[in-house]
Amino acid sequence: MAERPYTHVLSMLQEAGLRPTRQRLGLARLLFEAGNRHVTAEDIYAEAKVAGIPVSLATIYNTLHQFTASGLLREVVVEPGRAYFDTNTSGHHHFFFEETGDICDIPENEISIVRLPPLPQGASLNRVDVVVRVTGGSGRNYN
Amino acid sequence: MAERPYTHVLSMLQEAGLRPTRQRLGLARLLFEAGNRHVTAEDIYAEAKVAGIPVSLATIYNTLHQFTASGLLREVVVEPGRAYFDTNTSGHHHFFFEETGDICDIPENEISIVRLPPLPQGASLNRVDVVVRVTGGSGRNYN
DNA sequence: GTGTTTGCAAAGTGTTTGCAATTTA
DNA sequence: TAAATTGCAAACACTTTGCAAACAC
Repeated sequence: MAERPYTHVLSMLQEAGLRPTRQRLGLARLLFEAGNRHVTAEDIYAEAKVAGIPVSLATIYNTLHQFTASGLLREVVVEPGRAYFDTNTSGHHHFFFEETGDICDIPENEISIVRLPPLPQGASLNRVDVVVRVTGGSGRNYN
Repeated sequence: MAERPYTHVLSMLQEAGLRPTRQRLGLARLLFEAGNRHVTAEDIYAEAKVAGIPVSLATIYNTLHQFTASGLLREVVVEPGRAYFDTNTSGHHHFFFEETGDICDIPENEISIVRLPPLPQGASLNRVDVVVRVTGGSGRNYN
């Protein structure tokens, strides 16, 4: 759970070629200074309000997508109609708690996929997502 | 690819405890009489129109969910904002062609997951979904 | 007949877009 | 100052809902 100081967040943006605007810096701090997170746009919108970061929902969406395009975030799809963004961009998988909507990480080495099928011709592998769907429990008492 | 005659579709509905209305029968035939399919609500809405089955989009959604609740269909989530329904309800996984939006089945025995992580306390396993995301190619020349 | 199912149109949710005003370098 | 970024409000895609009419048993 590396805590990232302000300066690190700043250089993350610079390295990604994104101007460090007030909004982007504020959102990056919320996202990256607190360990691995799985958030929706509404989640950080609410957090930004509380934190006093002046930002609109449209900018939240823009920013999340820019961060994703830059490899700072990764999009996780577990439910139709809701996009989650994961601050952990390295290879790993997820538990999804169907009742609470919580998501939590499964380290890559805790699951191993043996024997991937041959890819369809002309296709190149992008990534393999594994979602372990569970009922009961919650992300609270895990990770 | 078992072709299912009209009578089979009828008994599927009866066994599921669903009244075999004109709409449900028509949709069931479109869905189940042509082998494994991955469709969106709009997909079968369009097909129903062509096939001359009088049905509204609201009923399509109702029906897809009733079929899913009865175990006749399975919902597959690969993109936020779009729900796919899979006529193959047995254990298997999917290729997802990110550009075309095509989905196709990967038989369960072509992928094996070794060593699932311990479930969070209080949680019970619902199912494990594996999505192999690829770029290039399409569902056309596969399966 | 009675309860179920349908369909319309309206509402809902989550997300994207156009464009003028603002901010950054 | 020039180019990038923001924010509003409107538009969007997809899905759900309320309720009266139609249907199945």
